[in-house]
Parts: sequence; C-alpha cells; structure tokens
Amino acid sequence: MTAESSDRRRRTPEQRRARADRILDAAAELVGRWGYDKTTLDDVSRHAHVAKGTIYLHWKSREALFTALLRRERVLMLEAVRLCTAGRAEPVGGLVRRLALEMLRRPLLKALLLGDGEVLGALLRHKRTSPEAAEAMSTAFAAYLGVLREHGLVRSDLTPAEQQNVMATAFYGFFHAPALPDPFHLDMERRADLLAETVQRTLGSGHPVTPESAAQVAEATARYLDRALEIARRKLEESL
Amino acid sequence: MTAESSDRRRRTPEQRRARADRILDAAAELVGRWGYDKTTLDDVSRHAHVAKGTIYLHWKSREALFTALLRRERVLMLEAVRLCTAGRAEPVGGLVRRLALEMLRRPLLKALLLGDGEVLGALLRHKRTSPEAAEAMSTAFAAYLGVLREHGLVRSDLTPAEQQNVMATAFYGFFHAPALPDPFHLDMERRADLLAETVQRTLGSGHPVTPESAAQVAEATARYLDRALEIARRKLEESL
DNA sequence: ATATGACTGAATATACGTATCTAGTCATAC
DNA sequence: GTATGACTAGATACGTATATTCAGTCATAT
Repeated sequence: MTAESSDRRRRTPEQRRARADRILDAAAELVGRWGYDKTTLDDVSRHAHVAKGTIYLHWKSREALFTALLRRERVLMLEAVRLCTAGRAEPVGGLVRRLALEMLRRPLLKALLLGDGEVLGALLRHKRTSPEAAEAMSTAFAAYLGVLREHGLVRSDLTPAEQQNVMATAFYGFFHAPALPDPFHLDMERRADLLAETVQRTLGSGHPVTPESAAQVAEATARYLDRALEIARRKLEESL
Repeated sequence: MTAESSDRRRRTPEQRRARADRILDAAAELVGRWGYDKTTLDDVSRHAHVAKGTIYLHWKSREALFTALLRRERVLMLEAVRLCTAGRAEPVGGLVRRLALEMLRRPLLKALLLGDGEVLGALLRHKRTSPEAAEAMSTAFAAYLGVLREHGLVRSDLTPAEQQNVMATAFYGFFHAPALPDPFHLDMERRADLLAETVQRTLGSGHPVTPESAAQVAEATARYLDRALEIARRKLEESL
C-alpha cells in the first residue's frame, strides 16, 4: 500500500456524496417497491451494502433520509426541465407543461403530488413543505411572470396573489382530480396539454412571443429555473 | 270531528312529503352539528318528533336517508342558481361562478365537494355518485356548451372530452386546493371569481355575448339548469 | 477517524374478552 | 293502513396482556 492508499479511513467529500447517493438509490428503489411505511432502514442498509449505523453518519433520522430523497428527486426534475427548455423562448404554458410532465415521469414526485398514501404513507401526513422554500419558489416564479408581463406576454390586470392562486389551483386540479369515466377519459399527457393551455389562456395576454422578446423570455425562463434549482439544491444540501 | 277529519290515519302524499322534509331538516341540523358518523337515527327521530320506525316508512336504510338529504341540498342549490340566472345571458364563466358560490353557501354540499371527512365521515368513503346521473349531467352541460359554440361564444377546437376535463379539473382544484399562505391568500369569493375567469378564458372564444345571441344564451342556460334540476329531482324522488 | 451490526426500548401490531352502541325489526296500538 | 318504541343482533369501541418490529445507539474493530 502506498502512503495515500485507499486503506486510509479518511473519506473525501466526493466519496461521502457518492455513498449518500447509493443509499438514496437504495431507498428510492425500496420505496417504489414497498412504499414508505414498509421500507425499513435495515432494508435500505442491506440494499446499499452499508451498515445501518453508516446511514446515521449521513442523516440524523429516518425522516431526514427520505426528505433528502424527495429533495434530490426535485433537483433532478428541475435539472431535466432546465435541459429541455435550454435557450427556448416558450410562453408560460410551455414551461408549466414541461414541469408537469417531468414531475409525472418521476414516481416519487408523482406520488408526492398526487398525495398517494400507498407509496408515501406516514410521510405525507407528517411532512410539511418548509414555508421559506415555498415562498422563495413563489417569489422566483412571480419574478419570471413579471418579466413576461413587461414584454406584454402576461396579463397586467391580475395581482401576484391572483396569479399564484390560478397556478396553484390549476396544478392541484391537474394532479388530484380523479380521471373522468370512459367517454371523457384523457391520458395524463393530454391533460398536461390542457393544464398548459388553461394556464396560458388565464395568465397570458394572448400575444405571441415576438422575435424581439424571445431572448429575454428565454433568459427569464432560465433565470427562474436556475433560482428554483438553487433553492432546491440548497435544501438538498441541508439534508446532507 | 268531521267525516274527513285529520283523525283518519291515511296520509296524503303532501303530508308524507312534509314529514320527510322535517326528518331531513333534523338530519341536516344534526349532521351540521355532530357530523355524519356521530349522528344516530335515534337523534334524528327525536329531533324530528317521530318514532324511529317512521323513518323506515320513508327510507330503507340510514344511508338512504342521508343520500336523500344530500340530493335535496343539490336540488335546492340548483333552484337557487336557476333563480339567480333567470333570464340573464351570461357567458360560461358566469354560470360556473354562480354554481360554485351556491355550493359553497350550503354546508353539506361544501363538505361534500371539499371532501370534508370531519362532517361526512364514512359517507364520503362509501357513497358513489351514480354513473348514469353523472353522465346525464355531463351530457346536459355538453349540450349547453354546444349552443354557446354555435353562437361563437365557446371555442370550437376542443373536443367535448377536453371541455369536460377542463371543467372537472378547474372545479376540483378550486374546491380542494389548500389555501395559499398569507401574502397570497384569497377568500373563497375571490377564488370563485378566478375559477369563473379560468373557465371563461379556457373554454370561451373571447367574443362577448351580442344582443342578437343574448336570448338564445339565456335560453340555453335555463335549459341546462332545467335539465340538471330534472335529473337532480328525479334522483331525489328515487330517495323518496 | 470511520465503519460496523448486535443491542435496546419505545412504539406498534396482535389477540382476546367485555361492554356499549345503534341500525333495523316487529309485535302492538290506534 | 299507519305509527310506535322496546327489542335484538351485529358491529364497534374499550381494556388488557403479549408479541413483534424497527429507529436509533454505542461498544468494538479497523
């Protein structure tokens, strides 16, 4: 063994993070299979090939571990949206549609947003979204809408509170409303399109994105996603 | 006592109905006060000044009684909307707004639509809205939208399934989405306005009601409400 | 310093017997 | 025919005692 051999117990931050990710991978796998309530830390440690005590070197409690898992999912989702929209200049509805679809694509976020008790169990009841983060997200979105309004793409006769309520209500309805019976049934993809259209028509001014405003719209979108990502990443770091 | 004295045990249909209403009044009072789970038929019979057996001369089970109660509320709500809109020629959003507000005004319907388990308890879990009635309601609404479309007041590029999904999602979000924290909080009345605006902008064509179309719009509205009332009344009659 | 996994106690599930409650019935009265 | 309310059976709540599970700890090993 050399002087700086891997035999040394001291771990680099990268190694720590890689192991945390392996543990979270195992947790994600097991929650997807058995649900939160039935997933024990012994299961997770076995799947991740670490001792249970090691988990407590990363998180102070079981809940903290799964909180971190959800936060990592959120970061990954936002990164995916960030990639999709890179450089594009879409109206509000387009952004909303991508957000909705990327959320639906990820089982844990989908379960979280659908309020699926089978998957998330007690986590749903006890977990509270931190007010600071929620407000920061709202503020970032409001700023995004503000830029679009300056370019005449968003109505100027709605207060920020009204805009946020429209967004919240539309999203909530989209995720939670039960599917309609057969003659009216639509799959989630089509419903996401309708959600986008609803938001676009309710919040938008009706004017299309002009070539002149395209650059600024693209920048505002990127800026919003960056801010959201920053908040999401910060929250994830808090969870180690 | 005369020959046709009230001493005769034979009851007229009007007397029967009046007594059923008294029983339903008592049930409404008690459910409002204690919730469905804690309201016993002994309570109801005592409050309505009838023997418990009498209740079973009207309904075959406890559940049937409370089903009738909910159905009566629905009829009363629709009658109120019918009165409000009498002769008026409002666009879709206006009708939606009135429906939403009249539902919110009635504690039992509000509880039903909000999915309030405290008030409705087990009734929420076991009660299924009959598919036939739901479909008939949808059909009636689709017909209403059809007339408005003929007059250019409603978009023609959405399928009926898409229209119904927008309606269902918007209503669901309006009733179920939790209130936003303080800087963005709006009361239910304002949210009803936003619901109306959302539906109007998403389903509507953007053209205003012209004097020429006013009469037909008013008639279509009245026709829809009449059909809805007919269905609601039929369902109520089924529940005696 | 870092990692482990056997260990512990608090919480949760299971089992069982008893008490209470109440939806629905029906013999009786009018 | 109509109305009653005491009655019953089945369900539900409660109390208690026992078993099991699992989050979190810590003495030990490297």
